[in-house]
Amino acid sequence: MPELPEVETMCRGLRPVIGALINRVVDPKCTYRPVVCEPSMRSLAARLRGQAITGVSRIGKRVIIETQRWSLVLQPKMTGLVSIEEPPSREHVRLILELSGCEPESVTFWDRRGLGTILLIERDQVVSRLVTGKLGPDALVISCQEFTSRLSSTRRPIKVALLDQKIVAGIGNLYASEMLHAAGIDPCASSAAIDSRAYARLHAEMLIILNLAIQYEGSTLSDGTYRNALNQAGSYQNEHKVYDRAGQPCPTCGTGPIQRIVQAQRSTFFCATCQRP
DNA sequence: CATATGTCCTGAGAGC
DNA sequence: TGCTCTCAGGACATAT
Repeated sequence: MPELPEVETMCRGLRPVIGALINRVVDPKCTYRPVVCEPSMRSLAARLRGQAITGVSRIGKRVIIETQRWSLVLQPKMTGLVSIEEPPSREHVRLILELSGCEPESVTFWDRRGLGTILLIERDQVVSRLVTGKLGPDALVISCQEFTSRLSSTRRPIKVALLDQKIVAGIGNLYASEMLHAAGIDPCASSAAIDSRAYARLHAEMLIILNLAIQYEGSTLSDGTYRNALNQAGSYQNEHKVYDRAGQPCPTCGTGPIQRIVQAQRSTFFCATCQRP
């Protein structure tokens, strides 16, 4: 589940390719479901060939590889990886950029479940295609005031609202549970009913947790899919207080036990003591 | 308009 | 042991 810290780690791992030239774009003809790609892989390959990579950036949970003219937008969704290292397997490779002029020989987009997408657009289309009306401010830069005002303008349970990328971009299921726990907020509380002091705590804990998770190079869950730039597991999963810890005592208050509930078809984990309604 | 639900996908793990 | 079944969730489509 690459969320903001995992996608940020992928982007940092791609830095060595900045300045490289794209010699060839390989479509591995994955035997599973064909990758969702716009435009077709054929014209994407033709457009990228010979382009120099000018930068790598992240927007929400998407990785963007920039060339002089184009932005290649890779969306890992659940099981995608963008890396200069060997992918976990041959069979789920979706796209390879063969490079020259840098140490790494290639960039690989790998995605076991194939939910990820590939999009190539003109650089100046990034905001209109990906941001306007679709993505709120990034979780790492949103001010406390805007965070509070955007969340409190909806009436859904706070955990569900945090997952809405139109409100704040970058938070996913795992970090939503963790930040609510750290702030001591009931995940079922209506986002419209939470007071500004609690929102200030939530905003502060969000920044602490996301930045720490980036330092730890993300969370690698039990399926082992997510890897950092060096093909190693991240280590933030060892710091999780509630996510995937149902039945265990709460590490903060020592009691708990951690509860698991389902909200909007997603698991939510919380401590009934620390996060009392 | 705001919010809720359904859908895609593979492989790990549970249960018999 | 080997089979079948459930579940994981990001983002978009469709329904209410």
